[in-house]
Amino acid sequence: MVNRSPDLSGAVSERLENAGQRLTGNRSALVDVLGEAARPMTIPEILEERPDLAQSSVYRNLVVLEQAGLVHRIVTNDEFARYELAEDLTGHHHHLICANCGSVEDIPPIPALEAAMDGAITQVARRTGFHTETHRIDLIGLCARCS
Amino acid sequence: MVNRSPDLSGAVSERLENAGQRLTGNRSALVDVLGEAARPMTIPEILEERPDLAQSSVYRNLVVLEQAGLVHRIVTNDEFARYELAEDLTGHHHHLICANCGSVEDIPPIPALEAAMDGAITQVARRTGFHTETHRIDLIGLCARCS
DNA sequence: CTTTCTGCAAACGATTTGCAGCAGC
DNA sequence: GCTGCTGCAAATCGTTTGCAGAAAG
Repeated sequence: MVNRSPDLSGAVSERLENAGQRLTGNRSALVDVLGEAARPMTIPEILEERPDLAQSSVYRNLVVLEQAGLVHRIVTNDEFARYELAEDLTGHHHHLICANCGSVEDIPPIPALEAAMDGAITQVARRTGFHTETHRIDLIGLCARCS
Repeated sequence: MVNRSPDLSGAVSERLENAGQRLTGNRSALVDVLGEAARPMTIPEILEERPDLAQSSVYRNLVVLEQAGLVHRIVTNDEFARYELAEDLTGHHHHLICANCGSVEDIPPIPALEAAMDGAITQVARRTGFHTETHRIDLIGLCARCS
């Protein structure tokens, strides 16, 4: 996500403080790496970009950042979990997941789809009592490189 | 999924054979359990229902059934993976995932949403070269019990 | 200063696998 | 009867955790 909020670092320190956590170099480094990536990253990818970080601290800090509402963890059928900045920092988006190589790319929301989704959420609430907070739309197929 | 194909067992033996695998009691037992559930099941849930099955065989056979195209594995943020019958056996559907208790329920596709999805898939292919094979729509929120 | 964070190495737990005996075909 | 499946127990590997020293406020 390149289009990050102008006040990303403000949000970071504010939400960490609200969560009773300190703002440390490791934690801003993680937010930076995730903020510059155009897709959710695995921990090996993060470590490749920032070899100075200790693996255990990355795991620990991603938990902290997730609890602070700054980072979102997503699990695919791949072996590693992936992390991205929270949607309210990067904008709502969906994922293209390659069934062959496992890569994940972000795409912006498609207006007609989002509109249909709003109607669907209302229907579901009426029919099942389920109260939707957010939704996830993934397209699964072959990326340009694999097809 | 209660509305299973009338020829479920036919599909099972045929696809196992195509995959060069034998049809065994354990494997049909798994298909039965998944076919009767209204939602994707974890391995502990499967073992609870069929305590006679060995855990390692369940893991192994779910891999075989997935490769044969009979079963689909889904991963949530929950600690266990979940398994369901392939969509062409049960019908296309989506999931309601409770952010609080982690439960997953199936819901039928919503026509307006599916129609919008078709348009979106075309747009994505044109813009990014990604060739969509299937899609996944999950609504995340609070189930009737947790809200 | 005090409290929280970090890095190392050891622990954990869901899943996978080696192997000897059993079952599909 | 061969070959592939099963069950047990041991191994694997992503992730979590305990602890002593370092850094945030």
